[in-house]
Amino acid sequence: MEENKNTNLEQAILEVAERLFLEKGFAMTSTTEIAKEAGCNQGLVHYYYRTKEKLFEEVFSKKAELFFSAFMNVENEELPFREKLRRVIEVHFDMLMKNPRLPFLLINEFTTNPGRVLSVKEKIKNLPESVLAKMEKELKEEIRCGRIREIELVDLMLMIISLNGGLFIAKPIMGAIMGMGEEEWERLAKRRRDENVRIILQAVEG
Amino acid sequence: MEENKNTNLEQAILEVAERLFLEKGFAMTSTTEIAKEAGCNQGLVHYYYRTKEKLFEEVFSKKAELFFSAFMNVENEELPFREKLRRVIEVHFDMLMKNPRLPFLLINEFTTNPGRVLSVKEKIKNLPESVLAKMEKELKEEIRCGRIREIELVDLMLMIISLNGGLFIAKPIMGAIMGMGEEEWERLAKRRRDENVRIILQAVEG
DNA sequence: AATTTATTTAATAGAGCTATTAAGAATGGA
DNA sequence: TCCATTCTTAATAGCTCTATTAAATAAATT
Repeated sequence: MEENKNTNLEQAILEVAERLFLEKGFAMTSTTEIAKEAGCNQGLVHYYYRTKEKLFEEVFSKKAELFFSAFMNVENEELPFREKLRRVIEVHFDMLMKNPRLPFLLINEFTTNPGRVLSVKEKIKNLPESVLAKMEKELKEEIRCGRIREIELVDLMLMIISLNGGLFIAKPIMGAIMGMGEEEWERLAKRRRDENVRIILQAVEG
Repeated sequence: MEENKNTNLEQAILEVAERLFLEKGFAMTSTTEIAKEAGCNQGLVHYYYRTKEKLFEEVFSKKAELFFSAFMNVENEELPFREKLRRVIEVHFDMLMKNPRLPFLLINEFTTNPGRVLSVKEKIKNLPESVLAKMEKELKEEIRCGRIREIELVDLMLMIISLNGGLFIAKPIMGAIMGMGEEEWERLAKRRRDENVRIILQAVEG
């Protein structure tokens, strides 16, 4: 119902699309619905974005970039490894707090249609690659100095993403099965932020 | 292409439906496609299962039960808590190895349509509730005796599900972004099974 | 064999969806 | 003011999908 600021329908369409794609995924969102919620004719969606696919990629690449940039930002800070790791986990977690549906979007679209995200990969691949390379170097160095135990970068990343993402992914499931309400989930989330840091730091210890 | 054993089309439809729902989710699977792959007329899908919704629930409830039964089986064994916990994690992991798409199915459908799974919840709710109650009691007892640190059952469960499930959820993402192949993933999975046990046991330590 | 019942197909109604097109309204510059 | 460009709508072609129905075929029963 929330209307756009400057009656710029192009922007309004994008915003509605973003919300709906995040809520229900690509397949279950129609351009008809997007238009209706944006308060314009359905044809206009195609006028501005040509195809539903292109509109989706607009949203998706932005979100995918957001997801990976969480790892990027901390890389610039000059901190000892363990502190940097803590910050990565926290920044990643906080980003998910602000974008709780992001994990769902990524999972859903990468799983059902890896092909669709190939173009997105092009856009963001230099991002993760450079970051990963840097992280890998630092990780190796820490291991070499015996400050942390032998661990692969992919294992470390997977731990962070699984623990952080799992909380948000499981939210609807816990809601449906255990009847967990919003407030209860919020309390859980508050706990998990620190716990995830603790668990991962503990796990990389020698 | 694999044909059904006794040319029982009802069964064949169910099996194809299971495979396709797991592969692509509810929304992206059509009864037309199911029929084609089962080698029968599209109307027959509706003859046996009436609606796509009902067919889906048939598949879904079976899979959801499988997911939760992984926690159930171990409960019967008479083991010290830490050993039991290890077994729960391992059994859960092994079950996912045999049903790698299961997490995706659960996430996708609970997230996009919590309403649809309400009927499923009815069927399986006594299952998790009794198991959870028992686990909760044991957990509390361990904490009381100071053998493990203070931790909520939901936190423990979330850790297990996140770490175990994350590996399978992230598979397509790692495939698409880092170009991770099947063999490499298998090696990763082998590592993660033990690692997840180690991490969680370490995390519940005092 | 005759008849009832179960399975399977073909055809189609009815709906919704994407994408295009042509026409109308608004806007801004000359 | 007039014209060109941009924005917006209405209409619709062409799909595909779900679900139903009637007719055909196969199986089972008497």
